[in-house]
Amino acid sequence: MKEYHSVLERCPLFDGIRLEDLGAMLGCIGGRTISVSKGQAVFREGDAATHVGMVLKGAVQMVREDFYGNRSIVAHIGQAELFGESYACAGLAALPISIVAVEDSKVLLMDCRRITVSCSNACAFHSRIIYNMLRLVANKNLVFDQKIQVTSKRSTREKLMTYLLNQAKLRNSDDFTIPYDRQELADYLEVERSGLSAEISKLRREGILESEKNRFRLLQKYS
Amino acid sequence: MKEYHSVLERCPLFDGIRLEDLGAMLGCIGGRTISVSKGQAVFREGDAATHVGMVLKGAVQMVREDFYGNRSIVAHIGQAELFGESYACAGLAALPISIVAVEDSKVLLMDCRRITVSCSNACAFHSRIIYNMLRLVANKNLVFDQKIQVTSKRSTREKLMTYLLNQAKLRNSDDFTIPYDRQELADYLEVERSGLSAEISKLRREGILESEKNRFRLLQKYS
DNA sequence: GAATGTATGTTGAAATTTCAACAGAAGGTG
DNA sequence: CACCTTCTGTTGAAATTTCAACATACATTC
Repeated sequence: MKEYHSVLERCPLFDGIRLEDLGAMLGCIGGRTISVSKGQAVFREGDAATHVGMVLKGAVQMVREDFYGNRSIVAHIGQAELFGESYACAGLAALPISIVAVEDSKVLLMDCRRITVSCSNACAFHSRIIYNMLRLVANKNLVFDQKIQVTSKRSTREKLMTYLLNQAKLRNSDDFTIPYDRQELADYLEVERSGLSAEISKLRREGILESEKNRFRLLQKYS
Repeated sequence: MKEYHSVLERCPLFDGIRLEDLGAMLGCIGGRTISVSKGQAVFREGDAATHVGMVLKGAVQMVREDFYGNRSIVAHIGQAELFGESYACAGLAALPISIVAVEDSKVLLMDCRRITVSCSNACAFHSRIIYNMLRLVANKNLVFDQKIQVTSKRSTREKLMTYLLNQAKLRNSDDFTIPYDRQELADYLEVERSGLSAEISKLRREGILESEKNRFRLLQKYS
């Protein structure tokens, strides 16, 4: 666990908690660490929404799959980021999405009630943690809003550009890598992979962007 | 204001606050009531995201509009529901959406910081309010997730059915009215109005649903 | 009650996406 | 190095959506 202290420190859930208090804090919350290998699910759609996860190592995705196996990717969750918190905090009975590891990962699982309900010994950190959780859940709304912004667009081209422009803004650079391969990007944008590839080629030919694998570079502002 | 006390009581933001304390509470939070007429914006995309609104009377929509005037409806906010809370709690500088009244409405505006940051006189209600806010923001995530579920579908038919089945589940009935007319429903589903009308007719002919204006009745489970 | 405006349904053509299939590139393995 | 697998790009046909235009129903206003 100690090896991941730097990750814990970076997670906004523990903002304002002093390093030396982190141990007690974790004891109070009662977390446990698990390992998941690439492709394995941490939570499955329909599972009880009681726990919050934090990515200590690796990365996971929020995904939804329908009858026919069509995969939809809702969000990418990287190191020091949380997942499941919104559903647990909302008191939802069953998870509407699955969480799947995209690489071999380590995850810290915490019972959400022990975070959001003040503990019996009313530890001093607790109100701070609740406040931090509020910010994090609110931030997850922004992540969802991003996805809505993208999928609200009608064409593959607009979806892609909306996503790329957002990424550029987030990274504060016109040159960046994305956490998705082509199929995953298609599953995030909700379009066909083949059509997406074709559109990327077209944008390249038109001199609007350069790309190589999952690295993109936007050459002009807008459109 | 007194006339809206019953609305305030119904809003989960004030869960656990006794009726007789509501007045003090509101003073502490410092809310003010405004009237907005149909079609008018309460907040505009780009506005500072500092305030939370509650619908006392009427209804509003979260909308986003692009250069070309294509309207996208993100959510319908009815009586006793909040808006803007996620963006304010996330500490976002500018709102990424607009809030527009869909009928003549009355709205209670509150400064979000005065809700989420404990006040100097540390009023007893405050920690409860923060906890309530956490639940509400988490719940807004579910509203967003609904929208994502709908717009993740590829065809007009699937989008419509996903929306209608969700509504039926929420209302706990196969017979329900929706808060949208055809154009608004199209703007929520992110499809063409004409194509949506055609699809509804088709579903009617196939005996899958009945509809009359904004009232729908699902005749079979699934598909 | 005539005129006007709004909402909804219908339709055919144009544009776009999806689907299926294949080819080349890159990486790992025996 | 041959073999296998995975990823990406390409392409043409089929399916679907968008677009534009119009018809109808209904409510409102003068």
